[in-house]
Amino acid sequence: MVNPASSISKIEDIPSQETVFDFLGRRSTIGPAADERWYSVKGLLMALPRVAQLLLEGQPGTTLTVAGWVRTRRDNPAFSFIELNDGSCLSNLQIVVDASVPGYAETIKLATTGASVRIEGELKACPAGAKQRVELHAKSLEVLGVADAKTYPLQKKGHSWEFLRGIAHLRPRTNTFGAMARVRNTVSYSIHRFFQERGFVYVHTPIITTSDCEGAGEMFQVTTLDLERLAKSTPASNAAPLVDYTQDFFGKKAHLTVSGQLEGETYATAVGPIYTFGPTFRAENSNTTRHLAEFWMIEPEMPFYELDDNMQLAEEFIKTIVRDVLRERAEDMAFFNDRIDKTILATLQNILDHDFKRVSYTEAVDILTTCGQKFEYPVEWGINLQAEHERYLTEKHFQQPIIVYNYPRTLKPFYMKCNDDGKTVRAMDVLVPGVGEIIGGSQREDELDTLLSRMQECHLNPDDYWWYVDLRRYGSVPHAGFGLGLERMILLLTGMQNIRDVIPYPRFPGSAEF
RNA sequence: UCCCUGGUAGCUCAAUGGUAGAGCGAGCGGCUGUUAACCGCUAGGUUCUAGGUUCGAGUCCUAGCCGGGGAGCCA
Repeated sequence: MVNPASSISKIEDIPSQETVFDFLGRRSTIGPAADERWYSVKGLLMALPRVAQLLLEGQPGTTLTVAGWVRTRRDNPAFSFIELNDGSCLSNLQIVVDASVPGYAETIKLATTGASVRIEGELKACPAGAKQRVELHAKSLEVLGVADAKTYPLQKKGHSWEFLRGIAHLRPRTNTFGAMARVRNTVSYSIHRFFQERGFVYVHTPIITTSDCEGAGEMFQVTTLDLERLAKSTPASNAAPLVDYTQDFFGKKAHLTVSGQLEGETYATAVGPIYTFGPTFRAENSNTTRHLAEFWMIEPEMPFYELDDNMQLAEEFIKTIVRDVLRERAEDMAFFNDRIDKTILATLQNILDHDFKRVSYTEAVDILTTCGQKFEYPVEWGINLQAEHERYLTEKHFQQPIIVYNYPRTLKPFYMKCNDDGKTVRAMDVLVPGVGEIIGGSQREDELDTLLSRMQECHLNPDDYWWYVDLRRYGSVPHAGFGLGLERMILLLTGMQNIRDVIPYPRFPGSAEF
């Protein structure tokens, strides 16, 4: 059952001006007139059509070859239905394999759930009453890789999230995780597009840092020192430190970054608005549905922006992502609305339809203390808003995303701009129903003396931040920025409950499997 | 880290201290348009681990391991 179409394996074999299908299953034409992006990914283009594209605009009468994985198979005496999924979209392509197909008796038995197959056939319109528009009538069926039904863990039934987390290498083959991967991809592209269209420069801030305390949580240490040997050794004298970091790889103690903000500011005050988009690491012992030890964060930083500008950009940013995902991943979003959270589409539309309510911390405290609602933790000016408080504000009182700003300075890091009242700083948190804090940001302190006294207040040594302080010494300007947790954005978009299920391979305390 | 809760068939779950079960999945058979297909039959268990109480423990007690939910930290 050799398939002639499979001989197209190298990009050179695809004639110029040929119609091909990109990774989203969209049709495109490559050739001399095509734009650069196409050339740069030419080698990755699939010579086979994708299911997404066939379901959308495949024409009956076309003979073609598809390949993918069997989701399920339904047998009749004279033929079988194969549900073929290639990951290009949620839906499967229904394959009709008649018993007259060469080798049917032996081959069809191997086409079990999870097996990979390649099929050549003719696209035909479905009989009236069928769910789908077209289906493929096989002329040949080739099983590329079997999946022993006795041991293949995925069944055609619902699995618990815990179980799927244990088979994180196979869960992308489920509807939910396939949809999650596509939404994640669309969000990532939307984020780059949002900033690129506004002239932001994408800056790659370091992953490894020797700033001892960036003020955003516990850090993972990075070292090439032989810890096992050190554990066995005894100090030469009481005075000598057991660990000599001058002998370590960087000559001093190093960590994985918890934020690219400080380095981001240096480029923002040179090349204009910038953004970072990369992995971030927090060694907090957090066991929640909203925290990961390794997550992806987007941090824009804008010169000449004050707090109001910052809030406006954050709102536009979130709305743009929501709009793009609703438009570009309609089928996946309908799935999330149907199977994961029945209110998710209405929630997202609600986000698009309203301006984010801007509430100062002081106003928020007033609302919470006069609303009559009983809270486990009492509210008073100067305390951190608890999750229950934030939830009340965004889910009950306003029932839409809100931005809380001007927090007490005792609650916030040293780099946030002090207000003239002497009590508050120009911080802002964007809170959304269901997820809570999704963005945290601020206008930055741009006055040298104020920054130095704030560092003192926070027990930080300005010498450790000499290069950061220099920005206020040389050509200082007002500037602002914020951080968006990518995974929290995906939670908001999909209605998924656990942050461990919106990242391919979650890392959290006690778990870095795969 | 704290509080709550759970661990039984491949998966999802039942089982008053008294013979460990169902649905789905799997295997086999049937069915000429199915679509979480349907119908019939069959197989499938160290009840997380180690102790203890008891005539008898999946069930009660102690400890441990692992998971889930909530809180804190934050994005």
